[in-house]
Amino acid sequence: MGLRVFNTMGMRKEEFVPLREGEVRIYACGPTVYDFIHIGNARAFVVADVIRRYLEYKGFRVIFVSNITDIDDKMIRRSQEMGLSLQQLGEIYSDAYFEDISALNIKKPNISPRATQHIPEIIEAIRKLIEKGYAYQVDGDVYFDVTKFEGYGKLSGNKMEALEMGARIEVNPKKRNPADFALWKAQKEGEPGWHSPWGWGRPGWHIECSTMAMKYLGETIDIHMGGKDLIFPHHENEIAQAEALTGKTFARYWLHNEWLTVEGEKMSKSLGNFITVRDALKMYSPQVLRFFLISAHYRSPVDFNKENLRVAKTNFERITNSLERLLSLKERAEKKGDEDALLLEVKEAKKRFEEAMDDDFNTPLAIAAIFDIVKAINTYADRNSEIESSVKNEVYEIMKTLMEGILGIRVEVERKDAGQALLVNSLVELILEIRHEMRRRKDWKMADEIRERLQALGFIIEDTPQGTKWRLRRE
RNA sequence: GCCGGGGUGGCCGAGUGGCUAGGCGGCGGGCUGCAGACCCGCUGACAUGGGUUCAAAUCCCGUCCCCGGCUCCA
Repeated sequence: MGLRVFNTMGMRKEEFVPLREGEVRIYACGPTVYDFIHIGNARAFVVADVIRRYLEYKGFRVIFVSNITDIDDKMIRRSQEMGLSLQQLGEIYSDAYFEDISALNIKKPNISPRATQHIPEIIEAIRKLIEKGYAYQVDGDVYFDVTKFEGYGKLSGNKMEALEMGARIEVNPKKRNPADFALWKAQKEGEPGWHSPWGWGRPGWHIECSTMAMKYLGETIDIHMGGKDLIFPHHENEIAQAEALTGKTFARYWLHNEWLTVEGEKMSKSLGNFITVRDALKMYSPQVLRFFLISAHYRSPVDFNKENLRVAKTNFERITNSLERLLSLKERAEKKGDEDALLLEVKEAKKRFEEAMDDDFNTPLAIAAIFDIVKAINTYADRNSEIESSVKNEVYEIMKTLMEGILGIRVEVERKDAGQALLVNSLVELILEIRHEMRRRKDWKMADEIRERLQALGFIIEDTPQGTKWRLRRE
């Protein structure tokens, strides 16, 4: 079963073939650690995480590198505002970044290189670019000459002439061409800097990614990804730098995710609709947030609003409800009911899930396959109160693999008999026994009041033909 | 100005030529003392005007509208 991905380079779906068989090397552009990450960042990271998990599921050995940008204009400005050193600022927010992605169940990158820890490599790369004639030095700045790199603009589709006519307000007079970009910036008053052959200064925006990607993943990597805003100029420039240096294809597949909007608008601090992952997690569980983020295809926009999150929550609950029903079925040694039909439907749905993911990671379609499993479980549970043990386990394991292993959405059903919950269990069971007696005597008023009061306390009470069931409401 | 993406039922959201996803909601039915959960059925769509075709949401042309990139941004 072949995997197909949409490659921004060429703008079409292609069969995915890694450079080395059985191994995939991924570089995903990470955060600039000058503030908490927001839900737009979260989308990009979740998308990358799902892709990584799916490739691992398919049996590839994945090496996943995601950088941390800890030196740039924003970092400098923020550190001055907060009265912190660049290093302090970077530590605070990179710690926060790791906490946030962990809260969202995003797997940690294998390597998280920081720009400031690769200054010697960056300087060396720039030195070579000058030596090869792709870059030039002016007053302590170093610029990349885009006219020297054939194919500049091939990723974004921008034409050189168009770029030069762009609505740039001020063209830096030091540049030979308006589209040239900085590899090294000379130190300004009060700014941090490193010693270099061109004097004190700091790296430009794009060189860190090319340098670190090649250091850890080799001259040609398999997948390079990020938000679509990075296509130009960031990734275009990365290509120019890396390929000028090596003469080899920098990345074989370029994957870019669409925007996340808030109430239909782009997120920005000035609009006041800037939502950090931390704030979002105060309102919604990580599971619901993740479910929401992948409920649209990664190349389609997705809107963060109450209704969409409400639906994500409802949908997620529908899935966990069915798993709870499955687990509450009594086990038996033999197949006596619809076990074969259930297993067949589940396996077919699993196949549809994989086909959907194989087609450029079509998560909405994959989720539809999950709902097919949900329906199969519910239908089975409507007709049977017991299930053969191995079928039960297999169905549960499949759901767990698809939901948790691949989509990264935890569905672990809380164990009612765990630890101190034991006492709560006994008490609830006792109350329900008393209520059962009231229902037997048709004292509906009292029985309903007990149910309402328990619900107010966060218990969900359901009367079924098999008796009364209860569980804790999950948030 | 240049380049790109898109307009699908009340809402979200798949689908790139025939087999008309899925979810949420609404309506009806079942199960229920009621509620909930769940099952079954119904509802309902391809922005618009042409064209190609035996057949178009899907291809071609025109029109209208929305969004993005060309500047920091996931």
